[in-house]
Amino acid sequence: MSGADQKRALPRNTYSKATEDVLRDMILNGDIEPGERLNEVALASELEISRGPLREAVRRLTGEGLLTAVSHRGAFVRTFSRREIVELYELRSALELHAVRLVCTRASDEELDAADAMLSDTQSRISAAEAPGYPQELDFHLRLVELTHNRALHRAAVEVHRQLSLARSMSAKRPTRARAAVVEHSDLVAVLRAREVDRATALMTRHLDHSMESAIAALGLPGDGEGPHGETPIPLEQSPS
Amino acid sequence: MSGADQKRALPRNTYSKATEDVLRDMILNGDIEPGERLNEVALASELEISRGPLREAVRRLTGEGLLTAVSHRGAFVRTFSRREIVELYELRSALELHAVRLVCTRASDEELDAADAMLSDTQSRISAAEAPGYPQELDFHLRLVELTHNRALHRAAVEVHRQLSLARSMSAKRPTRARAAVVEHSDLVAVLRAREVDRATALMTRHLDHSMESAIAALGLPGDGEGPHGETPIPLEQSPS
DNA sequence: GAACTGAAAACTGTCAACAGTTCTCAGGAA
DNA sequence: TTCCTGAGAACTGTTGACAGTTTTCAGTTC
Repeated sequence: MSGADQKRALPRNTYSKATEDVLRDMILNGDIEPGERLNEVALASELEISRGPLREAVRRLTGEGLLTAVSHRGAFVRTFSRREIVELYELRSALELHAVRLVCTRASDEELDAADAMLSDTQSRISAAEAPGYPQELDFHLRLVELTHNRALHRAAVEVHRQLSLARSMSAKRPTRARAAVVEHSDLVAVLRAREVDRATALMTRHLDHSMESAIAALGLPGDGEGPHGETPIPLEQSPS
Repeated sequence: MSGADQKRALPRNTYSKATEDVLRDMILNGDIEPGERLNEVALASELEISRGPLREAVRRLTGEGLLTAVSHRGAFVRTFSRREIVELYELRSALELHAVRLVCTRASDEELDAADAMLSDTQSRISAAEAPGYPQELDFHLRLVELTHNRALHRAAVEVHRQLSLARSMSAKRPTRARAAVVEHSDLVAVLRAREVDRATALMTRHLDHSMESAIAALGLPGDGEGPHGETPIPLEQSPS
């Protein structure tokens, strides 16, 4: 047979997998706030499934660093100390700087042209609306990592970006570096196009430093979070007011 | 009270969490072979638990890249194509090269001395027995990443190392680069001690290249695995003979 | 009023049974 | 023999109930 397995191509979605995606969206959308506890029975009935598949999804998202589980107390939407955010940015640097090096020697001219085109498209949309601003920022970086054609690297980058996205949702005021960021992206693509590795990594380093400073500044509240090598505090729900 | 929460410090282990650790060990030890399917009812009864906690553990290990789950067919111990191994090594390079840069500017002299001491200890043990050989290799690299005091980076490195460890267990013949590796580690520590960043990253790059070549060579079988951007094959169990 | 006590409520961890899908393999047709 | 067929077996996905832990809070004592 030629068009062999039509059925196999569309695997019947299981509740467990679907719930995982829904939950992730809810967390990243802010439908559940950082620090908040997930009530299994309430959530399960809201999603109209039983607790089994829900718990499996929770376990998976815990592994992704979006939730933190505490024995016999439940799963909490993860919160980030200032230090943890710095750590995540360092991890992001590790991934994206290496991506820059790989892309510089590996991506085709056409691919880089496409990236450039995407950028100017984004730029025009930002000049016009300004509204969303940041999603594109992350999008560009993930697109860049995709150009390495390394799926393991890409998956790792996606995970870090998701965590940073969640961390960002803890900020009261949103950092509006969108316009500046696009310019920096543009410069980067130009240098990549010229295959100047050292200059490209230098640009990326500075760009990520800016991004981190902006994120940390927007965070404000938790001071330094903890000592230089302190322990992460238990993510208890903080319900002030 | 001074020694406040004794109970809280030792969280009653849940079957789910314990199973996760046991299963991971079983996979990395080779008790379950790469490509093999995990039979939920059989495994659950063997571990003397019910399928619920087992399934949660499986979901978690799937997230760690040690298992691959297929809808309605079960979870399989992951197998790696040649390309996936190369990708993992690139990811490992990203993490460890950045770790080298951070350690160079951040680790104390004392910490680096300790790393050096550990090395010569390992060296003597290898000269004496030669037997285990590789675990130390990975240990050193993880120890190095620990010196960054970046937990996110460390966690990512651990995950990659576990996957590579599993991939290595697919090899018929084991690569015996142990002695050569220790020498390269020694050189690296010396350069780190001298805070020569560029030379350190160069050494690490070469070292990882050697390690990858050795791993790929030991693998042998699956040729190139797949085309340049091909799809990962379904991890069906390959029961020859 | 502030701090302790303990029983009830709420919730997570675990289990056993049911439902739907995939796999196996004997039986039959070409 | 080789290829199909389909009924039964085996297995995964899901559910609802039970068990043990944590939290809550009214009642009590200082």
